Amino acid sequence: MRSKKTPTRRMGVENSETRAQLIEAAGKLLRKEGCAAVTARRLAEKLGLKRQIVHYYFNTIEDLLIAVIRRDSDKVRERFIQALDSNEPLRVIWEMGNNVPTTIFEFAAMAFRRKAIQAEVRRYMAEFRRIESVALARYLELRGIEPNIPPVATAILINSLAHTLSMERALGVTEGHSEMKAIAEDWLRAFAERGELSMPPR
Amino acid sequence: MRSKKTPTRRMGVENSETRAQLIEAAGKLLRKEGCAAVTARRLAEKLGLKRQIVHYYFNTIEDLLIAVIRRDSDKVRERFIQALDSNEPLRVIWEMGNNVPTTIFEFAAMAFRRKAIQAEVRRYMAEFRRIESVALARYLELRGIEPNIPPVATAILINSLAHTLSMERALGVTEGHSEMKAIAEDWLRAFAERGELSMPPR
DNA sequence: GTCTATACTTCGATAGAC
DNA sequence: GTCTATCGAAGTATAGAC
Repeated sequence: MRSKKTPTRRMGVENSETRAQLIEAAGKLLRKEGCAAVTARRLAEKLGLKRQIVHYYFNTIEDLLIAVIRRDSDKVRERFIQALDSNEPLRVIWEMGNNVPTTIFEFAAMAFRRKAIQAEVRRYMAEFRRIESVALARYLELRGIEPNIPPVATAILINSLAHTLSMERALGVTEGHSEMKAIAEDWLRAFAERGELSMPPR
Repeated sequence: MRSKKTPTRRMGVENSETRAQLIEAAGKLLRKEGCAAVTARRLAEKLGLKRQIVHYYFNTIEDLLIAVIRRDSDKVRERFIQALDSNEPLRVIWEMGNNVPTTIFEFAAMAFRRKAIQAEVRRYMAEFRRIESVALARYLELRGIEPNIPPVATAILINSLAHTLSMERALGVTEGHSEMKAIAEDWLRAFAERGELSMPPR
């Protein structure tokens, strides 16, 4: 962690090939071994360069992590927007949420303490929520359906469950998952058919 | 991270006062500054001792973290079990989940990579789920109510939402929270009155 | 653009004295 | 039970040569 604002050091250009490779390598390392594994040494090693090269392209390691967050999020957003243009957008949200890499939870945890990272994470989380809400609202509108709960709440609900199940599965906790999934499946069906979420009858 | 099994080093007894103080201090530091701040130096400093004392009581820092997880979880479980003996157990779950410290998300993130920590986290998560399910089931049974969804799913659903809102709030993301909370409030009411969760009518 | 060289900090951990 | 002493590894970061 640093406090100085602008070091007098030289720095590489945005569109450098090596810079891109560093971001790429950092992303891989992150997914495979977690945030703690992302160090200048290990990254440079992957590219066959010396570790000082990392500081030539990024003032701090945190800056590099932020670059990774941006690249990954931008990529996912593209795929996501395309996938949401579906006749079952809620299922798309559910399925993508059920298959998030554990990396996003690590980023969230880091974001509690590091405000630069927090700003990035917050921005993307808010953006994804908006994208989902709009997609669901559009789906309903095109079909002239009035939902029983607001699209934004539907987005939160489904995402929350999907992420929770993802995380728990990664930790080896699965108690009640099948019961919960059965209910979620009902919701997905009901939403696709009638645009509403409904609880099973007694 | 270590691989050796048992160092030849001496070690302090379980019921030592200093040991307890170390766990106590580690917990505080953890809540205030996060996992990365928990180092032998900073802990010993808090007790006015030298840093080597930490290794006298704990083989590794990870062992210390595990001790903290155990102590905190045991404490929370006590309070939790008492609180669940309520005429609105689901509300208790909701409210405690809405006020978890960010520490638990940091532990979960750590648990993805460190299997000793994962074992602890998994054990406690599973235990809490069981406690909640049983409390809800008991509540229903005492009132002769047949629920429309299984207690374990109710526990997952409410916890998942509560934790998600907690985490997002900590990160500064609150889009849709009020809408989601309104629905959750409906559920809590319906569960207390009729033992069922129901979606609002169109 | 990448290197060598270097400074400095912090960390976990161990051995052995008191 | 706590200390001194020490190791070694890893980390971030900077300056300046090539």
